[in-house]
Amino acid sequence: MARLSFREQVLRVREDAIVQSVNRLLAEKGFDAMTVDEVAADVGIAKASLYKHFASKEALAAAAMVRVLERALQVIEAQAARPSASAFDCLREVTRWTLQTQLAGEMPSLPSQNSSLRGTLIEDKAYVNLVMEVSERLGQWIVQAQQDGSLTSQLPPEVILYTLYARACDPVVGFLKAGGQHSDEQIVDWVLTTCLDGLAART
Amino acid sequence: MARLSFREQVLRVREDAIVQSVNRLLAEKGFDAMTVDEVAADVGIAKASLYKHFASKEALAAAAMVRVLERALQVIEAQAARPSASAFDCLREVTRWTLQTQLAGEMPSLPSQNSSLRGTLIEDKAYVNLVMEVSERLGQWIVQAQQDGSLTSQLPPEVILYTLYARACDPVVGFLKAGGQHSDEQIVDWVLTTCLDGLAART
DNA sequence: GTCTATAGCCAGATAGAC
DNA sequence: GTCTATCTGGCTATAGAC
Repeated sequence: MARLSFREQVLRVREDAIVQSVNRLLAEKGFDAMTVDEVAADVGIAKASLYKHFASKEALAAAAMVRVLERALQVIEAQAARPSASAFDCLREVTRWTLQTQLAGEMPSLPSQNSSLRGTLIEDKAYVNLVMEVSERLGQWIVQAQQDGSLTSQLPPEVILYTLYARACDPVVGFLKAGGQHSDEQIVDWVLTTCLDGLAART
Repeated sequence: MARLSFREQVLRVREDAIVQSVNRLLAEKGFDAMTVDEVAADVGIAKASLYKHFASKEALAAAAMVRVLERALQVIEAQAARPSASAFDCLREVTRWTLQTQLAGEMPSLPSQNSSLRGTLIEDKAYVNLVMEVSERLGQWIVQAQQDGSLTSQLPPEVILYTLYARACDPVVGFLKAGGQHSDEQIVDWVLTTCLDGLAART
């Protein structure tokens, strides 16, 4: 990769700061409640300057999603590098990271109904490629874990994949945290248990 | 209860129509995307007339929540009237109703972050009483099912209660329906399985 | 590229006649 | 209570100077 000029490095650092703010605000308030004014204030620049970097509010959200998907892929690759870990172990640890990220207030959440937002996302090649890459990697682990008998074969891989994705916006995490009675680690363990072991007693 | 005058009956029918529209629109688009203009158009009256019946958009949402909680309580009571049903059976069937209602596009969904909405809800005695009543009834079944060994005792009743409530906004239902490949009944069964049996294989 | 100032729009809520 | 017409505020996005 070519070396970046000083100007380009400054640009990149600034955009990183913007996306980081967007990420936090999306996690905290959601897409609709987040305003571009807030983002600008949080970054410490004028709103008009934001629009020099990103074309729209939707583009800001897309950048935040790309960021979190890149992190997810890093976590996936870190798990894949553990020789002693089974496919089931890898899925559990990636899901644990998802819950921890949500609990830390760093998991952006977007409304799935918003059509202009959907449009921006599917036009974003980086976003689409990352979703496909992450789904592909998780899908391979799912099939493998079903074959070795650690994941149930009663559900299609698709259902299992969606169920794991859904942990990124599981409201149970927020309810338990709002109660203030339990440690983050305890909350993550409980939600992981409901997800993997279910609510019915295991004999 | 005193007989209602004709005028009062007309009023009640109209308000029922309003709340029904709100319920459907909340299920379809969510609170933020739903506009009061849409509600008025859907009911077939002027927006100003809506505000004679309900003080604010938040009050409309609260009325829809009261309506769905009343229905939930009816379902709970229908289950409680089945002498042969175990506590676990009752919980499963109430959860099934929740998923079916969501799948039918009749489960209103509210953003849990919105503070003015939260304020309106907790000021609404009917809403608060219904939430408490539903939680109480489900809580009793949960404790009973844990005692008879059909529900896991590894999780606090609170965690199980929240996990069941969360089925009302489980995004997996919408993902699977959007795929268009599966019947509603199949989707409900799969999500019930993930919830009660978990993703890990049962030996 | 950064800023201040503002355009343009939309949605919640209300005024006032009937 | 219902309507039409309007107010009001907040938000996205942009113009234009520096």
